[in-house]
Amino acid sequence: MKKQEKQKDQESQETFYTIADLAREFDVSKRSIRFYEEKNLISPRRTKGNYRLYSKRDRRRLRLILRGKRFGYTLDEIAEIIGFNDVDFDEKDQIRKAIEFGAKKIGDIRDRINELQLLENEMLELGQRLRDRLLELEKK
Amino acid sequence: MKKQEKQKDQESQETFYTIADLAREFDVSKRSIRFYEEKNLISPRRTKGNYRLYSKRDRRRLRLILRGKRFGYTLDEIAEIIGFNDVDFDEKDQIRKAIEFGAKKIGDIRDRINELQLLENEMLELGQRLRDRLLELEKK
DNA sequence: CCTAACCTTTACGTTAAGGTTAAAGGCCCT
DNA sequence: AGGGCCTTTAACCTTAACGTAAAGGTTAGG
Repeated sequence: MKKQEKQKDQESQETFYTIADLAREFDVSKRSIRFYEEKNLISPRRTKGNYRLYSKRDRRRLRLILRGKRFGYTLDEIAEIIGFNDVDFDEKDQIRKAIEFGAKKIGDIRDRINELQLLENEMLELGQRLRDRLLELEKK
Repeated sequence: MKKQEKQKDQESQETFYTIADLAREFDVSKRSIRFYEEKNLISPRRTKGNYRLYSKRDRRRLRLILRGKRFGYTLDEIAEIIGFNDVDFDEKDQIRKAIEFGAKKIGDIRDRINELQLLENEMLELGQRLRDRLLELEKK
């Protein structure tokens, strides 16, 4: 068999990944992925030999973690967001709290987007000033 | 005299802030502000008694630092961005580099905005599913 | 002038998020 | 069955970004 990047489980037809697969795909260290597991952000199943085996769902979750990181969320905050994702679909109260939490987070995200746009404008203006100045210097 | 939040310098008519003013306004610790100074991200002048005195420019800079932080930039990266701001206006080569750097950063910012919008959509969808589910549970 | 409430520096402590290394064992190829 | 490369856990190390405490100087109000 070829050096597999994905692995099909015969019975279930599910696709699985090794830790190295994901590390490569998302350009993150294996240590980091294991660390996220220590923090209960992700919980892959194991093979007979105790190797970690990641499902598509696990993979999506890892992507979410890394995305969160890029916005400066701490792992604890990311854990909260994941909790929002994992709410029990039969618990009305949990669902209500999750909705509330989600609304708050969305507000948060919008604030960040706004701020980023402000920053973008600032940098665009500065860039313009620099270009003007450069032209002037070169004219002489 | 009242407990001043701002202070006008008689001669220059400039507005100054104490470290506590800024800490309060931006909801950050005084220690953090001093730490940014250690890292040369900000350089307030001093009073006779060696107290830090922040100008409007210093204040804007602090705001920029904190904004950067919220996007997950490290202080080192923020220092780079600030360098872009502080370029010598008479050095053509520096200006060119600053323009290039700025363009790169702007691309960076746009990527982040896109990703944030993706995340927002994901959360909106999930929120919708949760609301639907809640209605269903309550109908019964 | 006193005092409370600021501020200063110095130094050491802490926390988050991993990196690194070691020892032991699993997996695949021939 | 052996060799080479993978994986596992455990333990300790590192760095960034502060927190906290000590020891003392400064300033505004009474």
